[in-house]
Amino acid sequence: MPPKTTNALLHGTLDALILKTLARGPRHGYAIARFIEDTTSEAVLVEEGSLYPALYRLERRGWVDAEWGTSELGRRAKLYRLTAPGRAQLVSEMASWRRFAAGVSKVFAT
Amino acid sequence: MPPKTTNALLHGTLDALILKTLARGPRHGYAIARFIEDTTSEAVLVEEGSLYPALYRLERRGWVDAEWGTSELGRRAKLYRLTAPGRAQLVSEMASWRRFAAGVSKVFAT
DNA sequence: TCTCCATACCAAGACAATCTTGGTATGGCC
DNA sequence: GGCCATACCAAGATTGTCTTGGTATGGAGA
Repeated sequence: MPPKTTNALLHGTLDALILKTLARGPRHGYAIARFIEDTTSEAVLVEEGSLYPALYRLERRGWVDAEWGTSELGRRAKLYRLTAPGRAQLVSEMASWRRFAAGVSKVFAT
Repeated sequence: MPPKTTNALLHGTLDALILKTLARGPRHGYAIARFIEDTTSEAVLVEEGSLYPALYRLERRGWVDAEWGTSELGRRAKLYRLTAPGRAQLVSEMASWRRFAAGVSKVFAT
């Protein structure tokens, strides 16, 4: 496992990463973090202290909703589901990110 | 000009953008901001309240050094220059960013 | 049985970096 | 004379992540 380095880059992209993960179907918080870290080969680390506040934020804004259920392993878990406004927000945030990332690439390419 | 929207995405990338801009040669703060906004077609906006604190930070860490001079237009301006440690830092930060951005792209592609 | 680890969640405060607001000053253009 | 772009700066607000520490359960292995 690579060393855990503080990741300032995550700022502003975590919400979109979570929403995109939920676009594949409902998931509980812990599984969302695992999915993001797995699919990025640990290039994006999701600390629990960032994850849960982000989930509350998304719920408060109506982009996801949550209900208690059980995980695949039979444990108590809070399942998050993407809402329609959440899907719209995801589209918007992905567009912003791509635009921003393209800009950064342009500067880096000079 | 597109509307100025708060850009949380900038977090953690501004330093690298500045260092990369200075890798082309010494420049004063205002010109650095202009260069980044121009080359990104305003996709990356550099507010002065972010720019100058970032420059002080970079100087404090020894990644750039500064001296007073005059701008192309003959005005008083503080010229920033990339140092050797700054160049190493730039290489490192660009690598981190690319790794992170590749991860985000993977999640967005699912 | 006892211990350990992975799973699953949460709270509170620390921290870092950007943004907002407002200010100084100069030179060129109309 | 007035306005705008140029060029810099300070201070506090804001936002979001991280650190630390805590609760609880179930399965695996000694």
